[in-house]
Amino acid sequence: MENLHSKLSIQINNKVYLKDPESSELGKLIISNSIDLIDELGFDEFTFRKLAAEISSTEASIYRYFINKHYLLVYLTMWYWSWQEYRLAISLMNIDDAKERLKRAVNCIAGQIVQDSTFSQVNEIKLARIVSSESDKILLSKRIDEVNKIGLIKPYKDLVERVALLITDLRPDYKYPHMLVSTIIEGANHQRFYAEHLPRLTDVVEGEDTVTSFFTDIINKTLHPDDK
Amino acid sequence: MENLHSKLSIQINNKVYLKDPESSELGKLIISNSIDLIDELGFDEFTFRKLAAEISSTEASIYRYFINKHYLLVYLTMWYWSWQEYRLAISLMNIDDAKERLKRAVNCIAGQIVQDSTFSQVNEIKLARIVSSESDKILLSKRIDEVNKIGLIKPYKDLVERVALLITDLRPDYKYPHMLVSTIIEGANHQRFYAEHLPRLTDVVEGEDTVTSFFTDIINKTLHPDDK
DNA sequence: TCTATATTGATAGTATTACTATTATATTTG
DNA sequence: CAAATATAATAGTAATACTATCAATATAGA
Repeated sequence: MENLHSKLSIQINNKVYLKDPESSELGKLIISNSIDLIDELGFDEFTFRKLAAEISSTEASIYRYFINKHYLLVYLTMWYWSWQEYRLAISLMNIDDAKERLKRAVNCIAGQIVQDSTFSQVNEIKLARIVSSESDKILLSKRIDEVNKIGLIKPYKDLVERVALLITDLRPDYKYPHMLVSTIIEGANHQRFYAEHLPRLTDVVEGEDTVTSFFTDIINKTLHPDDK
Repeated sequence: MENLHSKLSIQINNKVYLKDPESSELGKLIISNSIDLIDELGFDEFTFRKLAAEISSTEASIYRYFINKHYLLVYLTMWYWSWQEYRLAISLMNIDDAKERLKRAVNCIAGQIVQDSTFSQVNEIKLARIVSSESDKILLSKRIDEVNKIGLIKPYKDLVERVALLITDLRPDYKYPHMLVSTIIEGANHQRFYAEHLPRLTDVVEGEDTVTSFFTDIINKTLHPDDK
C-alpha cells in the first residue's frame, strides 16, 4: 500500500471513551501499550494495573480514558474494523470490474495482515491477532445490546455491508450476502488461530495461504453464475 | 429422535474434573445448575459462589469437582460436542447414500437444537446457547495448548473429523474438508446469535431456518460435481 | 505575568473474585 | 460398629475492578 503523506486518523465514536486517547500523549501510550500487553497476556490476564505499570502511570489515570477494560477492547476492535474498511476502500480504488473488486475484497478480509506505517501508535499485526482471538468477547457477549445501541458495532456492520454490496453487484439474486461476508471474516480469523494451535480442525499446508484459498474457493463456487 | 431406553451416559475425559460430577447428587446439581446460571448470567458474571448459593452448597464443595470455572466450561463444552457426535451417529444410522448422509450431517451441525430427554440433568437448549456464545473462550483462549495437550478438545476434533470424512466420501478431491466443517459449526453458532442481536450481519428471514439453508447452499455449491 | 483550569500522579480504600485451609458433621461402606 | 468419605461451615488471602481524594504540574487565557 502506498504511503499517504497527509495525516490520517481513524475517527472513533466518542461514546466508547471518556476522554479521547488520541488527544494526549498518555492516551497514545495507553493505546499502543495495551495492544502489546493484550497480545502478550490475552485479554483475561490483561489489567489496567499492569498497563499502568508498563507506561509508568496509574490505574486512576487510565480510568479517566476508559470506563473499563471491556470498552478499551471495544475501542481497539472498532479501530481495527474502521481501518479494515479504509484498507478495503484503497484496495478497490479505480477498479471497476465487479469480479475483480470482489476478489480483492476477499483478499482484504480473509488475507493476512501486514504492518501499515500510516498509523504510528498502532501495531496492526498484533492488533489483528487480538481482534482475531478476542473480538468474539464483544460480538457474542451479554453486553452486546448495550454496546450496539450506542453505535459501537457500526464499523463492523459497515464493513460487512460494503463487501455484501459487492456480492449483490455481481449476483443480485444471491440470498445470503451478509451471512457469507460475516462468516468469511470471522471464519478466517478462527482458521488462522487453529492453524497454529489446532491444526486438525484445518487443512492448512505449510507455506501456502490456505485460508485465503479456501474462502476464495467458497466465494467462487457459491456465486458461480452456472448456478443461477 | 427415538428414546433409547437403556441408560446412556456420555463419557468425559477424567482430566477435566477432580471428581466425576456424574458420580454424586451434588455433582449432578453442579452440572444442571451451572447450565442454568451460565445461560442466565453469561460466563463472565458466573461464579462458583453464585452457583453454590443456588444449590445451597459451598464454594469449597464445588472446588472439589472442578479446579476452576474455566474447566467447568470445558467440561460442559466437551459434553456438548460428544452429544453432538452421538446425535450425528444416530441421524446417519442405516443411511447409505453419501449425499443424504452429508445432508443430514449438515442439518445436525448447523440446525437448531431441540431438547433431548435421554440425559436428564442437561438442558440441551440452554447448553447449546452457552456453547454458541462461550465456546470461543475455550477454543481461542491462551490456555488452548494446555487444554489441548491433555486431550480435552478431542470430542470437538472427532466431530469435525467425522463430518469431514463424509465430505471426502462424496468428493475425494476436495481440499478443505476440515476447514469447511469447522467453519460451518462455528459459523452457524455465530449466525444464530447475530440473528437475535445484530441482524444486519445476517440475512435471516422470520419463520425460516435461514442459517441451515445458507450453509446447505454453501455445501451443495462448494461440493458441486460440475466443478471437479 | 498572573490566574484559572485541566491533567496527571500518588495514595488509599472498598467490594468482589478466585481461590486455599481447617474443622465439624453427616453418610456410606466394609 | 468402625472407618472412610463426602459435604458443610467458616475463615482467610491475594488479586481484581473499580472509586475517591488531594497534591503537583502543565497549559491557556486575560
